[in-house]
This record gives sequence, C-alpha cells and structure tokens, in this order.
Amino acid sequence: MHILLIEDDQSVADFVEKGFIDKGQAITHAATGTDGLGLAKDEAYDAIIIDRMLPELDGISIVKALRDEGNTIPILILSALGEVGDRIDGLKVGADDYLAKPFDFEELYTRIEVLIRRRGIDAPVTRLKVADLELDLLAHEVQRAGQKLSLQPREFRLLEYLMRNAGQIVTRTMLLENVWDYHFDPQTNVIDVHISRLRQKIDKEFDKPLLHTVRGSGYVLNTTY
Amino acid sequence: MHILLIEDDQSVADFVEKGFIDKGQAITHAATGTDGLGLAKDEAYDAIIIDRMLPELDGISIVKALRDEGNTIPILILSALGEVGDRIDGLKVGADDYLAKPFDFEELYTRIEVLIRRRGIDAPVTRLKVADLELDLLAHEVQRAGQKLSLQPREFRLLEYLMRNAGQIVTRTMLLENVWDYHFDPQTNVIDVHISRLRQKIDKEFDKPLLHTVRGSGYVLNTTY
DNA sequence: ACCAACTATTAAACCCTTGTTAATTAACTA
DNA sequence: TAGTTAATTAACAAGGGTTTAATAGTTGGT
Repeated sequence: MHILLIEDDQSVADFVEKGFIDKGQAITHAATGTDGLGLAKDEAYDAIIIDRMLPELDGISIVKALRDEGNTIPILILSALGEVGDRIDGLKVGADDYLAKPFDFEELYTRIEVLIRRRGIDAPVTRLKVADLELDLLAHEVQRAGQKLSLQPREFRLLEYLMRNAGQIVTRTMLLENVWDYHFDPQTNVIDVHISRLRQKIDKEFDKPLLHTVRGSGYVLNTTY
Repeated sequence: MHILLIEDDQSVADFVEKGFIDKGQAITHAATGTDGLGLAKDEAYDAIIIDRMLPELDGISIVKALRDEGNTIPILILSALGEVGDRIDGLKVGADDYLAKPFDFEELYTRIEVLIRRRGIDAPVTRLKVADLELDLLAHEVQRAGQKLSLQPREFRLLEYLMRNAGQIVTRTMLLENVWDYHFDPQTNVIDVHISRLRQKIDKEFDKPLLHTVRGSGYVLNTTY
C-alpha cells in the first residue's frame, strides 16, 4: 500500500514515516497543506493521513476539498485537539477516522489497514484491468490504451473469463464450461474462431499482444508469458 | 438506520439506547453475546456496536464468527481496556472501529454515521430491486421470487431502465431515447411489443403484476400504482 | 527436412434476436 | 352504447451474431 502523510511537524512526520517503512509500506510526506492537496489530487494513494492543524491550508479544508470533487479515498485525521466537538467535525466533513496525539504507531497502522480493508470489502469488482486493457462490467465496455473497442456478447464473455484468470493458463475445457456453458465437447473449433476474432479486436492494432497461445494446453492473457 | 447494540452493562446500554432514540434512529439491544450473535445473523442491521467484555461469548468472538461466515456489516467495538494491544486486536479480527470507555455519545454516533456512510460510498449499485424482482448488473441476471428468468439483451435494458425509474411514469419517448437510442419516432409499436414480451417473463407466472400501463402516458414499474 | 498434430483464418450456413405488420382486444369518450 | 383510440399479442421477415466446416499456417519431434 501507498500512504500520503500531510504533516507539518517534522518529528511526528519522521515517526510515522519510519513506522510505515519498517512495515515495508510506501509513504509519501507533504509538509504543507497545499503540497498535500496537490499530491492527493494527482497521485493514486490507498489512504491519506492528515494533521488537523496546518499552516495556510488546514486539515479539515483539505478533506472538504477532496470530498467536494468526488474523491472517496480513505482519510484519517491526526490531531492534538482533545475536545469532542473538534474530533467530530473532521469526521463530519468526510474523514473516516480520527486519532488523537500522542498516539501509538501500531494503532495508527492498524486503523489505516482497517480503512483500506473496508474499502476492498465493500467495493465489488466492476472493472477488470490487465496491462492497458480494461473491461467495465457495469457499462459493458472494453478499452485498450484508452480507446473503445466494441465486442460481441460472446467475445465479451470470453474476454471477461480470460481477464479474471489473467496470468494463468485457461484450457479449452474451462472455456467451454464457463463461457459456452457446454458440458461436452462440441467437436468443432468454436473456441479457435472466437479467439481469433477477439485477437483482431484487442491485439491486432496494438504493439504488444496480450492473448497468447500455450500450445497443447490453452491460452493465457498476460503481458509477458 | 437500525443499530444492534450488544452490551451486558445495563447502564451503558441505557445511555446508548437513549442517545440513538433521541436522534430518531432505531436501536435493538441484546444483553448477552449469544443473543446478539443470533440477532446479527437473522436480522438486517446497518451497523453493530459490541462491548468487548461480555460473559460467555465475548465481543472479539462475535466479530470473528460474523466475519467467518462472510458478513461484512460495519462493527464498532466498545471497551474499557486501555492497552494498545487490546484495542488493536478487535480491529485485527475484522471490526471497523474501536472506542474506549468512557466515551462521549456524540463521538460514538458520529463514528457509526461514518461507518455507514463509507459503506454507501464504496458500494456502487450493482443490483436493482423492486418488490421481489431483482436485477444483477454484474452477473446480468434477473430473478423474480428467487427464480431465474432469462431475458434477451433488449429486454434486459428495458427492464433495467424501468427499475432505475421504479415508481415513476416512464414515457415512450424516454424509452426510445434511453433503451433504443432512437432520437426520432420509428412510427411502429416496437415498445409495445417489447413491453408485452417482458410482461410474459416477469409478470405472467406471478400473482402480482409489477409492470403497469398508464394509459396515454407510458408505463410504471411498481407494486401498487 | 519432413511429418504429424495442433492452431489460425476465412467464408458460408445456421439460428436467434429484433423489428415490423396486422389482427384482436381493451379502454376511454360522447 | 357506439365510435374511436390505444394497447396487446401472434405471426412473419430481416439482419446479425454464432457456429460449422474447409483451408492454410505453425510448431515440435524424429
């Protein structure tokens, strides 16, 4: 995971940074609210830890700014303020958790883990991604390198199955069972035909082919096999 | 929202119950872990507040039991234990938040609000439901009263649109625009034909019809119009 | 290098979905 | 109640997606 820490107090920042690094996690530190907000907007972090009291742009304003533009990233507010009212308004404007200073690093770390875990649990997979190939299960849309591709229903199901098993060899029997709902061998080359058509759409016009043949076994979808 | 409180200390329970009632929220109180776990499994709550120390079945075990069977309901642990290690292991086994006694009610309430809010943000709509009719956008599956129905692609889009606008009158023009992507009048009765076909599948074999005609205006999907 | 087995491509046949038409039935209005 | 309009449904036709089948191309082993 990759965390963004927005904290002006260098000693606190060092303490938190060291902790995450020791855990083998990536962390980026921004010393001012303005810098932090910029990073939060541009980069893709898994969660943000924000100090409530910051010069120029304070923590609450950063949370508000991010939520206003539809950003749903998990946010934990860090603060020295002890009053209940103060604790609460960070949460009210859209933060997900609050921790009072001084805090124990293990608790901070666990709370961050919980926030990220919860996000993963609640958000079902609606979009599959393999390299620059993306499949949106809700919109029923496929894109490669940003450009839309129009697939037929069966091609879509085939690609979905291949993407769900990306990196693993998918046998003909697996395809027959899961994409065609056949529980017998049709004795024809239906699969070959559809693989061929799929290739023309997802690989033909692009540099690196993603759909590879594993002779004697089946197919794999992967960047490099 | 409807909260489940599992707490053996009657004075704490009264305090929390009164707070939620004052906020106009529903709350159910279980005095033992066993009762609480039973309720959590049977009823559909929006969140659970569990005391960590309980006779017979303790809080941690309840969390573990629920998570083990795949229940993802938001859980907040309440406890008198002050040690960091103790605080953390509630979170580790699957709780979403922890609050130490004594606590301020406003903080408890806000934290519960946050847990419920986060769940709503992260979970995109992947399943539409109108009465006993359910449509799964991801699996592309339709069920009524638990039994699968197989719809054609256009029928599926039609039903999806009707369900997204359930309770509201949907005009022919709206259907033409949104289900057929026609921006003109085809001068035929395409819609009528598809409505008819859809009715045969979703209403014919069932007691109460859900798809109603609003003469001169369009159609409505609803239990009682 | 050759052969056998496997895979890829193409074109045509087939079948299913969709849209049209038209006849029937129901609902509203005078 | 008759006349008119709107809605329902069955049958047909067209178009397109899917499968088949035939042909060409690869790969790996001897």
